[in-house]
Amino acid sequence: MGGAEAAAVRPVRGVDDLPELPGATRGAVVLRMAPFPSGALHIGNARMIVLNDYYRRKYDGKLLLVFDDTVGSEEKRVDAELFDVIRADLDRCEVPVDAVYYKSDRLPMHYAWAERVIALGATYVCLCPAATLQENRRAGIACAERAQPLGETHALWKKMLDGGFGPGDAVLRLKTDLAGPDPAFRDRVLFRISDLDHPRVGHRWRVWPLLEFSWAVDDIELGVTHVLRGKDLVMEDRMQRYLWDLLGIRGPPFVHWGLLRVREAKISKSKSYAEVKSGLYDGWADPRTWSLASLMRRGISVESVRAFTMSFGLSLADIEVPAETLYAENRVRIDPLARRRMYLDDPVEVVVDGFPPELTSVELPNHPDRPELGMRTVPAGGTFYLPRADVAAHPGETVRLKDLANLDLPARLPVSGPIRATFAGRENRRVPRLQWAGAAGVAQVDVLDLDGRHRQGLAEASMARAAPGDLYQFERVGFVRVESDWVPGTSPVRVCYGHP
RNA sequence: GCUCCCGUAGUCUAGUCCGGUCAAGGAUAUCGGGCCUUCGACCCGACAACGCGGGUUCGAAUCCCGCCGGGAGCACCA
Repeated sequence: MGGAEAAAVRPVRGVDDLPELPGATRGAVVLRMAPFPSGALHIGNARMIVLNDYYRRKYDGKLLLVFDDTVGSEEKRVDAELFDVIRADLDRCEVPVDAVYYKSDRLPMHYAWAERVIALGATYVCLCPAATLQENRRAGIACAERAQPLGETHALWKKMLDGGFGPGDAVLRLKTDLAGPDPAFRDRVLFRISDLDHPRVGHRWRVWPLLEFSWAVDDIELGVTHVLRGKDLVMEDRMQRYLWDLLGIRGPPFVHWGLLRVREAKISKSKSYAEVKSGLYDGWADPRTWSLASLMRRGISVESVRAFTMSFGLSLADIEVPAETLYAENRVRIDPLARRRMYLDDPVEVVVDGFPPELTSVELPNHPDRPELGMRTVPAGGTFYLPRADVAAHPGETVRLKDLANLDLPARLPVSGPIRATFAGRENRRVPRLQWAGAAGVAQVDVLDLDGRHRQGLAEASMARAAPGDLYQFERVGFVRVESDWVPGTSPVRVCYGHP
């Protein structure tokens, strides 16, 4: 290496070097992740996980998992089953958490803080119907209750807590500037009433805080030093700061990232939820969910997802990236590990006239570049299965069974029965190369595809000796991973398609 | 409509805070070539970008103003 010249090369920031967090000190950083338990973690959540984990490690800090399980809404329900699913997802991603909290346990704390804010005269209990409230907010009009005396606010708040109001009848609102330029920020609702059954705490609470108020409380109470969240939550930052200013508290700084979408992954949490629950999807690891679990199932490693995510840094731009970018990231990691196998999607039987009888099998390397991965025996013989499309594409031509022998294909394919071809030597010729499986030894394979469908195909015999979790490259098809729950020795061998 | 954010090649991204070393770096895609009995991997090469218009300056991707384009928010969801 030319050392002197190397120094002149502009330093390129690697994926292991993201900007420092403001005011961060090693050993004194506390971060938190706050998933809403309504679905498994998916590729869209990767940034939250990877970035929080990255900074936690960078500063040797703590990472808290705080389930944002306030009661939600009719459209957005909490599902208790997802608490464990999400924790398993984090384990799978090798992201340990230092503590786990549930918002739904922390209501007394939220109420106590509410009293503090009420006492400041900064709030009022609004009795407007939701629609009226929104119209007034848009128009910048104060409703009658805004001027209510402090004593009345206290009384009405107590009435909310004591069950004197039905859902939707009263909310606690924060007084901001009604003439403020941003309509979204005007007199936000802090607490509302809901009778929805909560899977953890049932009907124990009926007055629930909204996200921004609960976090204004919890980020302080939990000692969070930096809030890392998507930029869809910037208005919530402002709310938290507003509340903290009101109470004379200096809260943690906020750091954001833009929305990340994978082009091929049209993620709909509600659709996934419905399909998983109905059984139409094969659980939360169904490839159609694009969940992190489903990516692992496909043989896409945690490291690949991490590198993929890190490459976007803390960019605030909303981006849409083709899945190919993730695949490319994974390919370089998976390629050295994946043993090569021949696989045929739509096999057709071909009998070869003049095939050398002594050529009953051939020894092939498991990996073209890594001899240390050993060899496998592929049964040959005079009868083969070949890809139908390839045979049809080369009528009357000479083709080569890869690594084995050349064949002359017939000009016309028979309507039924086996196709007859003629042996044409073993020398390596520059002719189309086909995958093949000797009829004397094949393994049935079931491939789970990205669209959730199963394809049945044939592979060379050695596939029968696969083990769960093994990675293979089906040559010219793509990388696959043997399903974790496949029982060795049973047929078909079940694999999940990964990517090209 | 209002508020905030963003705008570097097909797609991402570095650089923008502290203007010159950026006639703009990397990744991915695409196209060539090499290697190899894969359409995979690897190696070599090519293509290709600072949204537009003003201003400040000796000098602007970087600072200022205007415009245009894109996204998000304007929920008693998170």
